Amino acid sequence: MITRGVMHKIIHKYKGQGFKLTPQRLAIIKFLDGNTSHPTADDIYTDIKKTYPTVSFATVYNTIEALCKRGEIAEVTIDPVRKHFDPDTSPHHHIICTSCNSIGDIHVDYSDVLRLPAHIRREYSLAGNHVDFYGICKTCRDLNTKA
Amino acid sequence: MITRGVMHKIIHKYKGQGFKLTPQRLAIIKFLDGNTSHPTADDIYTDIKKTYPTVSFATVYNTIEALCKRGEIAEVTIDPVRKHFDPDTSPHHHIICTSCNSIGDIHVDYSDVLRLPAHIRREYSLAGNHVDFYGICKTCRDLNTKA
DNA sequence: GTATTATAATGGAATTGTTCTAAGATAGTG
DNA sequence: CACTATCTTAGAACAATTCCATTATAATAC
Repeated sequence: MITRGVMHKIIHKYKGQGFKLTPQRLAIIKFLDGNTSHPTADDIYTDIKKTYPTVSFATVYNTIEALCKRGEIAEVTIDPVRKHFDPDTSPHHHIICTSCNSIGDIHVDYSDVLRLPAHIRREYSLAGNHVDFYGICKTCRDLNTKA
Repeated sequence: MITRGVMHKIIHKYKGQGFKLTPQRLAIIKFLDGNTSHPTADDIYTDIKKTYPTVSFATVYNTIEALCKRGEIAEVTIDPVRKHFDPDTSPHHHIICTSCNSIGDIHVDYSDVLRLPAHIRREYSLAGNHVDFYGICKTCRDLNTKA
């Protein structure tokens, strides 16, 4: 359920910023807003197609690129097969179920404990970090128990 | 310089294990042995082609796959464009220069300090972790200073 | 409101990284 | 030294993504 409040918030955010708010873009932004499923371009395309059957992949990729450039969404490089996108751009980490490939968010700041060896600190100026955790989610464990 | 010792070590490791040691495979294994550059399939292909000009990409991919299955090398999912491979299969982490995309190794075990929130520990059975550090390497910083 | 214009949407072609396939070649075995 | 399972090869196929030219349209100015 998209409330009028969410729509207003979105429209206000993109108004008069040299960002043309087309219906397709609005639908993509709505789909991504608050979405924690880390969708792929295809996931977005499939969803938008329900409302705009003639939407093209090019539009999805163009919009994703525009949103990435504006810092509204982030690219998640976890899946070796496709890119995932995350509307949560606050620094956080991910846990991947190695069985179903679903991705969960970990909102913990590990910067203080992730100390680097001196020779690395000498060689690199550090800009950030990202932790991938690997595990099996409850759903997949339960499926295995039954089978 | 590949010493006779290294060759013997490699041949011994793969002998009589249902793993056919062809000259192409030997060249790929030699190229990967001790290689910390995290090469892509194309990097491997380009190098092997110098010795075996008719080598095909299929051979490179087949060999990579065989080595991955045997646990001799690991796939590194950091670069959104291509897969990288790492003959160092001990648990370790990586630092990526966001300017030149070169990848360095971080041999530190952070397992103890990477504590997960209770609700995540409840949901997932943890299998492992991997940290990506982002930064700018010395070479790239020096280039920028000069320019 | 209407005209203007810069920007977006579209379908399809192109590109890139990777996988598959079928035929011929060869390492390892007996 | 012959046999056979496995490998190598070239090229086709494939999937994700990018590019391109044309048409459409949101935002702006009138």
